[in-house]
Amino acid sequence: MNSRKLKILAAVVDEYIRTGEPVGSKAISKLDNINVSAATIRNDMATLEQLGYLEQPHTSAGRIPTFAGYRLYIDELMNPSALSDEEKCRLDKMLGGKDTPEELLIQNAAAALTEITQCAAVVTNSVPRFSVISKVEVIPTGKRLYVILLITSNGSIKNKACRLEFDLNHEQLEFFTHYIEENLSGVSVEELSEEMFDKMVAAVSAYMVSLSPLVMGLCELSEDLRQQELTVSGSEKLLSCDELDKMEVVRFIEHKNGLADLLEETFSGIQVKFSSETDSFAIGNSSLIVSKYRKGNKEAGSLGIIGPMRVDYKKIIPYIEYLTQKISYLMSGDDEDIIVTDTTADTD
Amino acid sequence: MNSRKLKILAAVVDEYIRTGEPVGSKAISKLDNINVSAATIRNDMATLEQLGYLEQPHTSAGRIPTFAGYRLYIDELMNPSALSDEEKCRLDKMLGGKDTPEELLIQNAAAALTEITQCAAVVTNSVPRFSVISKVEVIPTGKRLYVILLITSNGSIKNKACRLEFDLNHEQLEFFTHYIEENLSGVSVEELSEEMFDKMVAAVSAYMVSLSPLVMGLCELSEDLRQQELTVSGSEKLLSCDELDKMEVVRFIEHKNGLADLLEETFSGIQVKFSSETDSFAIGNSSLIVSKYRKGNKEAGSLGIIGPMRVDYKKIIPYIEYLTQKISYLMSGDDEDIIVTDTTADTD
DNA sequence: TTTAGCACTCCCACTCTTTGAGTGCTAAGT
DNA sequence: ACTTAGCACTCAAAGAGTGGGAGTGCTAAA
Repeated sequence: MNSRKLKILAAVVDEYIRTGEPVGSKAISKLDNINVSAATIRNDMATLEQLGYLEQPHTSAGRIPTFAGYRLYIDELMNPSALSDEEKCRLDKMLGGKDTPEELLIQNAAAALTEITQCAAVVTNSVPRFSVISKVEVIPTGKRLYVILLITSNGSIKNKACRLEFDLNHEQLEFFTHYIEENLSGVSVEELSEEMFDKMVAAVSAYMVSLSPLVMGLCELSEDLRQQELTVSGSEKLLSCDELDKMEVVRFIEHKNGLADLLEETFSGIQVKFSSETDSFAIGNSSLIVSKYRKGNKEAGSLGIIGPMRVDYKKIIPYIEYLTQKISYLMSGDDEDIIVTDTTADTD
Repeated sequence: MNSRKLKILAAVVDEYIRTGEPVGSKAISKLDNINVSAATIRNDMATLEQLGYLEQPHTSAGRIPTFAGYRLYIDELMNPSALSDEEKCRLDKMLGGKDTPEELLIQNAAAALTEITQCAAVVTNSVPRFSVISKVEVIPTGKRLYVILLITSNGSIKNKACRLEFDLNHEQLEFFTHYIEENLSGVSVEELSEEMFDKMVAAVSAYMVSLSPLVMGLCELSEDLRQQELTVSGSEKLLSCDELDKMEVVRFIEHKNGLADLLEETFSGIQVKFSSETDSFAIGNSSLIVSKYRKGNKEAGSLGIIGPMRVDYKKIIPYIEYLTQKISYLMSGDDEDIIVTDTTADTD
């Protein structure tokens, strides 16, 4: 596996990404940085095919990269094109400045990515592992009707309405609020568990049975807190890619199956995953490129794109890297408590 | 325009809906309830074409209905097939009983519709015109950070975090809460307007300038309240319809442009709208069938499907009618205040 | 007014052919 | 030992011709 073969592999992938057509030996031989004849390239390509990096759609066609070929290309061969100052400037403009609300910042980044890459943008906020419950309130709002309010240190606010069997008097409400504050204040979101709430139900019931719906409500709210949010925007772009199955794309748009987990388990730094390498998300021949952004020194979420296997990695990866860095920078402001997530109210 | 011609039109539409192919004179003549020869039918069909109810894809093909043809069929000609007891029973099972939470009821109905019709189900809740603000709370939750809670008589709960320039002391908070309660309590959602909040900002600023973000926050929340919610589920089904443009379908799935307004402006009773008759929703050759459901004596929302023009109206319409009636029945329970909508918390 | 008969139209599916890009192999050149 | 030119071969895609069939409109008779 000499360096010329690698160079040829890189060239094939580049050309295939550029044109979308199987690339032949002749096309490669015409490239500036390749100085051997088509026949030589044919021999090398045959070797690369044997090694599993290239394949032929049919006998008399050019070669296209296999998954392994893409993988090698991305990990070793391509050299990403650095962003020009104009490009950076353009991104900065699309993104917004220090005074842009965080949520909008993320939205803008997603919009920028869809526009530039013509792929679907993916955005998540990480599960806020390290945030803790900072406030719990129970507010009477009607006969036998109470609203629970749960606020965390990272600024999530969740609410939920609960109907009780009886109305609570002042003392009872006081008791409950105190009890809950004492047991939940400062508890990290990650620690919250159903068992914990079961215990609380037991304890509270000893005082007054009909309080338990409130605890159940809290339990449900805490589940919401642990839920990750995932937004895919611009997914209509994926429909224009004829290498993707339209059916699969739409099913994905509706359900986003498994993607959240997949994003959660990525490491820091830029990541490229192929649909073939994971069964978490189900668009065949698609590729996920993401990077995490941080808020202060904590992971706050991921940003990236989903596109066909044949996306311009060389160009897109620097964009995503730049955006996540910039976002991390803009978010590492002075405030320690900022609101991002949203809440649901629900009856039962 | 004699009754035989109408009968033939109805037969053509029925056949076309059944087969999806242009239907010829011979096919019609073979039907049980038609007792004239193919030649006669040909003559009638020619007339129906001149009148604009039928058209030919090309010279030597059968006929397919035009928009006007469908319209006439739906409004006058078809006779919907009544639901059998088994079908009703099946729907009841899918829907749930009195004890099913309202939100789930609606979800189940949508799921049932997608399954039965193989089309996308559409669900909205109507703008709650007649509900009034029942409670406003301002809760301090951190340094200079306040959560506003807005609750309406129909049970919506919205919250939002606001950051102020200065912390409020007890007296100031008291003042603000009182002022707001006095001005908003009992005001109907429909009456809330930006001008109203502008006036309040002015009034409040006279007392203390830095309170205005709270009023702005309330203003934004009130906008949320007036927002209608719209859910389209099972839209992947639309991708299997080859009479619909896949591109348009996906763009619709992402944006649902205009559909909310369209649904809001429909009357009670079952409604069928063609995409050609409105520019509110942009899937060509599609058809929207909806009916409103009620809660008590107020319109509470709409339920229906979006499918290709060529859907089995005769079969589907009774389903939708039955479902909305049943939902209305199940929802007209004893409670006068029930929670349905959801809320967002946001920083700025 | 209805019907049978007939010539006509035009899509569709099928086959056959051509074209051209690309390959692998071989033999000669460096 | 590696590289290159030449050549025969393969195969998909695009085009050209063909026949069949479904359906029509028209006419003339019942």
